[in-house]
Amino acid sequence: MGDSEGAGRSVADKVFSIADAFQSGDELTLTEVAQRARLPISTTHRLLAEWVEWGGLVRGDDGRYRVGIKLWRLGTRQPTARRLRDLARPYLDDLLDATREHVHLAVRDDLGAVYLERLSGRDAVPVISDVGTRLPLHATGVGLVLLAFSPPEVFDAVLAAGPRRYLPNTLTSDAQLRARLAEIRLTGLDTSVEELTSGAFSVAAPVRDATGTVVAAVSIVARVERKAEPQFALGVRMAARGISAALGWRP
Amino acid sequence: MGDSEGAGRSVADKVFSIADAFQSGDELTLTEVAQRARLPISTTHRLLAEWVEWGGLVRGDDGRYRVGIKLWRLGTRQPTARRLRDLARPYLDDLLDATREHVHLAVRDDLGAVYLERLSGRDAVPVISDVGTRLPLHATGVGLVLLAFSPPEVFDAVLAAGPRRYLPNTLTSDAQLRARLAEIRLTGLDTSVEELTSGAFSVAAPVRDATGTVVAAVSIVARVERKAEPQFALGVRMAARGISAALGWRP
DNA sequence: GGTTTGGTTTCCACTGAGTGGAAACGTCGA
DNA sequence: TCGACGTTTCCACTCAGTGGAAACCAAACC
Repeated sequence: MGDSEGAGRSVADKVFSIADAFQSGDELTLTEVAQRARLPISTTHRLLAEWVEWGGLVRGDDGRYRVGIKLWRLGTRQPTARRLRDLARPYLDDLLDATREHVHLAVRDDLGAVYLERLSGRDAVPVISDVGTRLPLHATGVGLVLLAFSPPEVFDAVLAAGPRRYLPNTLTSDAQLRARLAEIRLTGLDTSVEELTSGAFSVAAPVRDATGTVVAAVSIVARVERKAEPQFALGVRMAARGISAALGWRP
Repeated sequence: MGDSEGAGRSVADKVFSIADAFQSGDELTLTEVAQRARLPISTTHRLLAEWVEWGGLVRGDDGRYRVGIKLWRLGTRQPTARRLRDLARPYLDDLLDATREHVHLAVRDDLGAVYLERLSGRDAVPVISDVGTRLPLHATGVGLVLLAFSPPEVFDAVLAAGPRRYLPNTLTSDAQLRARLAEIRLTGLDTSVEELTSGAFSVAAPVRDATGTVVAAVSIVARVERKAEPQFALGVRMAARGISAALGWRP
């Protein structure tokens, strides 16, 4: 080989690094991909060509690379996402009808909460989230709910990673978080006020599968002014219960 | 190397073959993957381990491999699918409300039509389609519409591939197809009756982007008995027009 | 026009990463 | 206990992959 230094990364690793580059930016030039993937340009060039030939990535007229439909299709084969989205759809729709705000369905992925689905009312608060993005567990309603029902080592990892304070209300200390999670486990519901997005509050509840394991969380995010309205807590709880039932959960 | 025969496939190729294996089967054992990918077991084993380490595939307690959330997330970064789904959602919802049948949004991927979205009424006809599946261009409403506005070489390729006859009504000959596509181009609408699914008919219309290019198609699939009802053609046409407008199309 | 700048594509000599057959290992069910 | 079937590990061989460097291309600038 020309030389070496790039520390014995396998070819597969390199292929994956390139895929990773697209998690943070949808339309990338060769050089951008190379930078993000920490690979030499020439190597990146060759591997990108293989990706394109396969069809997972496509190259636009502008020379930029994008994720292709083939890769999108592959994603649709993820069993959990497929099943949950399918079953949850009607419940989330009802929730949206009743509130006209943001409705979310999320699962935990490592130390983040990933939105599988997001429905939004026409004039809902602007939020950063989007389907497929990964948000911190400690600063979102769904995240806290998922964390509350995750194995303890996940909690430890979150703490170890140093939970970032997004807003004054964000919980960051061990004690604060523990108290909140205990409350969630007790009541089966979480209410967060301005912990990630200012001007917004969220209500979230756990979704259980047939074995009783918490596999997802449902939430509504709305403007703080509406915090007092009772239908949020009720709606989220009922939706979560409905989806759980659809998954085969019997209390 | 131990030997060779597997004809100079590059590592990347092999990695991709493994991904392909999951397009046809969601939960696969090592041996199944090896068979589908046409790779030696030991090679498959090693590469699967790398996939799992990366997180794109996950291995369940049952030893089977599945597509992981990471790969699903990567799919959500596909710009076309994301944009179209987002914009189309409200129009498709309206269409569903008005008809209570199957509502589809599809794009062309090579020689197939891929459903980006499918909403279904509670008691709609059972159909084989699902989000992410690829259906033949010549035998579906959306497919014919997409074909009508694709470059001529796509049509040639479809003919060359030998269009399969699914039901007596399926169009298969050059002449039949040409006539139908001409009609679609003229009227901006397609009506198919029992061409893929018996007992079902579909109405489909093209979606255009800001440049006037047809980028997707909308359709309704319903039971033949309702064929005479006028709201289908109207609804599909209006939905397609609405989505086009949202994409920036000005007639 | 010439020159710089920023990205892309091609080339090629070198070598260790990748290979896959085979054997060992588990785990069923009879 | 034994066979059948799937999984995991091993290892000697070698060619696929490597990446620096140079050529290339297209704007933008002087």
